[in-house]
Amino acid sequence: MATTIKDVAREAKVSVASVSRALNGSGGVTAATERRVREVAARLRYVPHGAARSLITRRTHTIGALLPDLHGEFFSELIRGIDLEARARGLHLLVSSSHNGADDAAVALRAMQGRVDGIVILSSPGVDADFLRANLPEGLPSVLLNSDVQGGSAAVLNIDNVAGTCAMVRHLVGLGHADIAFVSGPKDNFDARQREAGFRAAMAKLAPKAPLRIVAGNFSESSGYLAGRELLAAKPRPQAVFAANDMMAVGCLQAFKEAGLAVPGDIALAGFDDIPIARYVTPPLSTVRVRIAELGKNAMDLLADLMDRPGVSAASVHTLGCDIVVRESCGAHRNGGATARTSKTTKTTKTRPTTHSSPR
Amino acid sequence: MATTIKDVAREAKVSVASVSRALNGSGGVTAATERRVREVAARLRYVPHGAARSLITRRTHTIGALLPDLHGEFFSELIRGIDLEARARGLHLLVSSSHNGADDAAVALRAMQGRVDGIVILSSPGVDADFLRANLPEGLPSVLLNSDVQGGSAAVLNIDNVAGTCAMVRHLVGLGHADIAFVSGPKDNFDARQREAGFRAAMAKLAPKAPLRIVAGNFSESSGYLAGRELLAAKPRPQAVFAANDMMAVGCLQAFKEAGLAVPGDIALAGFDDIPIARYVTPPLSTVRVRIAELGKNAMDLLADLMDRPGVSAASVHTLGCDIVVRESCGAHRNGGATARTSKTTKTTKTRPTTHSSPR
DNA sequence: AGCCGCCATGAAAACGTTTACGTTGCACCC
DNA sequence: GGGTGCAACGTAAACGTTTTCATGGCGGCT
Repeated sequence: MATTIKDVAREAKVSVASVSRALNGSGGVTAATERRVREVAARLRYVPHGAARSLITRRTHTIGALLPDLHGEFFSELIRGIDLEARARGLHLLVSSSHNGADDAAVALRAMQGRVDGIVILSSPGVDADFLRANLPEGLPSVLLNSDVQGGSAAVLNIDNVAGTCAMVRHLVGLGHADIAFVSGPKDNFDARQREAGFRAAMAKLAPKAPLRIVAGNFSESSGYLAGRELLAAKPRPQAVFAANDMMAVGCLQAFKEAGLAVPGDIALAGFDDIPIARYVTPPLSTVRVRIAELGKNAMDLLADLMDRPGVSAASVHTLGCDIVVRESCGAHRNGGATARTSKTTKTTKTRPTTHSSPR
Repeated sequence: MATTIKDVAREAKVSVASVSRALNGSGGVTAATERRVREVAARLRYVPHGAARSLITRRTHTIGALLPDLHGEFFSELIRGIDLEARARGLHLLVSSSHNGADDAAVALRAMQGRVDGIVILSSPGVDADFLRANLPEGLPSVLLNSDVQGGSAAVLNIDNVAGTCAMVRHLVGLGHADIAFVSGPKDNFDARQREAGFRAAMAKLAPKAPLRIVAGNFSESSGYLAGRELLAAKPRPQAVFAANDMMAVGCLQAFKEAGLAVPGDIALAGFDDIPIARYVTPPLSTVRVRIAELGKNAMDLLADLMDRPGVSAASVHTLGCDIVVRESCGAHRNGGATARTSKTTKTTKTRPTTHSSPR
């Protein structure tokens, strides 16, 4: 039986109202009694019952995070970014990861009803505009991550996949690799679609004469390996391969090594994400870095804004820019002698963070 | 203004009590009214207010996870394991990561008071027996992860660092590398201490004549690099280096490569954790795998047990066994031709999961 | 036919807070 | 000296549920 506000009131010889006022610093209580109440509360180890408080306050001081069942760096970094910022604002974080499929997400969403003041949703296959219209409670402030739903009442925050892809293509073309093959990701993934679109656009602009080569992958290492083999068999071998994520690039690398090709000597290679593995493969992988923790922080900031002014349907679209980090796999370090041993010397180029906000 | 149980009651022409009974399936309501209530509830999109419910029920259906500010694989896998199992039991997960230092953890712990039915605490420097005695609420079911506090009212779940270390030492000795140097982790880390202790014990038993070489590290890659350099300068070079975690092993590898040494030809190498990077460095790193998601699942199971029977101070200590996974860096694959290209062929050996439970 | 007991239902209490409102005491001013 | 205003404090309502208890109806048994 935990100690309640009544116990404190009795012990401090005041009413419960005064205890509440003293502890919440809402004023209307003399300094002496406030001190007495605080002391008694500390002695009794009183901590207010969260449920009771949020029942009357209509505030839970908790935000929810709805994530698909993904493991690895992205997940942890995102949570970390959100949690760090949430904690700075005195908010708690209720996570619901590890659901796959729309039905699963729907029950998770319903269950969060009334337990959170706002919600961050990382979109996944099945979680689209229709899903949200059907399942997202009306007044609940929400931020959509990596989503292409436009209208709605939620703010949307996306990685600038297009700019990132474009920057990498520009870099590769600048190195003389105009004939770039792209390994795409799963069609039902938002980032994958954007990256492919970005690649098409970049090639059209920067290397219009090069053939457009796109081979299908699904973000897995093995699909990258297969794609690598397929590309090796292509008649004129591409000068460079740009994979839509790092794991597929690693798969490609394996295929190239098996075929006895030197990277980047015979063929250049680049990925997307900058997962930790990228810097440890040989040669270290050039890639596009997305600052995931920052993505989480920004999402939390956006959500806090929405929570501050209720009722205002501040639907907006924001974008987080990404850097390209140049290691050895793309051939930029080829000149100047030894290829190895300089894995620490990377050059990063930032795409301008197009935080283009379009409230409607 | 969300719809409440009263709205449903009015619309279905029954009392709120009947609505509650119908929706909770507590019986005592005719099939016809139950159907009518359910239908109205669905139409009105009624979802019970969590705070109100847990105010009366004394159940939040939420468990808390208190974690230090660690990023990367361990964090995400642990959360994933916990969440997966929690979700299977209809529980929510309130995480509070990103605190460093005991004070920070204390406020996080207080804040969880009354918001959770149980709590999983991953111990970190500062979070020790005294801390828990002072800050852990009396009746709250709790599971301590990687902790050496013994008494208390909490269940303790540990990785079997000793068995894992021992298994790796046995493997190395079996390959003929009796002269093993150990790179230790930070002194204030529980796993690090256990692994070092395990190494000492294993060497005393399996290679009593070999010199005991231990060089200090702090789990970081750079500290591993430094340790590697130090070991290279040692008069008789050790036959093998066993790092207390994979990141340090990677640092060692870098040092060895720089010095022109072949791994495992000139010196064998092993790590601990089996982080994803381990399989992608060259040569792939032999290591001790800890199944982190399973650790999280087991913690959740333990916690659920504690929550089921309240009052029973079922303090106990459990251990999760770990596998050793043999790749190329330790030299087991040296025979049989090419060193490369077989990075997929690994052999894993399981230490018996010593789930030794000692209720007191 | 009358009574007993069960079952569906409703009324109301309870959970632990916050807060609107009322009450008191006191200083101040006319 | 009495009215006025303000500050401190207490009382009670309210939040949305669950659950206990009472009540009525009805079927079955004697």
